[in-house]
Amino acid sequence: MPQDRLKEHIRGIIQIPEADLEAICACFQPQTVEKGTFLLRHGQICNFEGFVLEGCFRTFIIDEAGRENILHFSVRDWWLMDIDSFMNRRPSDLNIQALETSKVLLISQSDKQSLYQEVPIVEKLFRGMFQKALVAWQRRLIRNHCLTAKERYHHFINTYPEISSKLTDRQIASYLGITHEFLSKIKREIRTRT
Amino acid sequence: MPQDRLKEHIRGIIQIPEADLEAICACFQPQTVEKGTFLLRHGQICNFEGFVLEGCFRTFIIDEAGRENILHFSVRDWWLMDIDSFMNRRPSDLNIQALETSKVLLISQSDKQSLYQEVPIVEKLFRGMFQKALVAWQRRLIRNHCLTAKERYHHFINTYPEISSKLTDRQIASYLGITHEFLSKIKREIRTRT
DNA sequence: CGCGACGTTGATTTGCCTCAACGATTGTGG
DNA sequence: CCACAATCGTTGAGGCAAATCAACGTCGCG
Repeated sequence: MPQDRLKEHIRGIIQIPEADLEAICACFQPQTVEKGTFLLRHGQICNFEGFVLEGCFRTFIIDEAGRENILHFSVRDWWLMDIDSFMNRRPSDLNIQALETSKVLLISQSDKQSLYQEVPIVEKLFRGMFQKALVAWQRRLIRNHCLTAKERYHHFINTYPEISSKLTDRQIASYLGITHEFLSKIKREIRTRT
Repeated sequence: MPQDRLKEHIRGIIQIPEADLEAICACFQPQTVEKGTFLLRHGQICNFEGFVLEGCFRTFIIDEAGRENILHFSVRDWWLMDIDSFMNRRPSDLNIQALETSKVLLISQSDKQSLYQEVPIVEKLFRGMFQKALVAWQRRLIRNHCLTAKERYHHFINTYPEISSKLTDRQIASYLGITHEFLSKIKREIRTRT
């Protein structure tokens, strides 16, 4: 059952009656996404929230200089959405693209609204999720302020080895907010030092 | 009534029955905080959430080099807490200090737990708050990646003129993630250019 | 008054970027 | 299946943004 991983994920966040869990998971549609496919392009209104079953996605923004800037990656058991666009029905600044052929569970904006109304515990579920996500983003901003590029690189590959092993150096560099040339120089230094 | 601003704030987020609003606000205790006072010091467990009625606070972290790094400011109608410490009952990395004599409404951890249980709409309220906060932190990280220090400075003073006017240049620089010397040079350039 | 914090400035250094070039790898169409 | 293009990682030269360190006058406050 494709929803099983989602069930486990939710059980890890809150205690929840089986019936509610079923009702929630029934709103999510499994879908396979081919490598390179965009689930969202900037300018579109994000009409879904996704839960990744397998594979890998990147969420990025194109800045004024035309450069792609990767905000984050989403792998198995992570979420996929532009909260701002999804909740405020406004055109997104973000792009979400599959880095490999992936499987996701998708829920539409209208189904999610219904869920909020009909299954009250969903509020608690997403309250908890957003709270955790908020902490993570705060910590990341702290790291960006306090750490050098090399330290951030080490933190990333140590904290998310299974993600970073899927990525090219260019993608990692973009996520860290540095150029891929400079990342290459960081890696050389690590090599020769050790 | 000190809770009036909080009521207005909540009404701005969700539609809510007056009785629930009363029940929520009754859990918040007004308190005056003298300039310089720490509401939270790193190592302590954050035992409160606060809503600022007037005044100004800074939330900062001390990095390994011993430098103070300001994460954000909280002024009237903003919230004040270390979510991570508050929710996970773990020692905080953060410090929260009043930059001027301020008035806040405080709710204890146990009272908030009760609120979540007894007034279900509180889940929805905080789900909405965290969701908005998450968007704000994401946008800030994007700005840190895509903008130069000068652009970030302009954005800050234009977006939050009433906050920045209360702050010293050192505090603004710390928030922007630059040195105060460099901020001084940015300001000089602005002066002579215009 | 004197002290400490502040904003400013200059000289120097450093972290990181830009641009350009190269071989290696991957992927793709003929 | 191979040839070609595209993308990748690497490297070097040079430049710029921002940090560091040190010094100075100013201001508010005890």
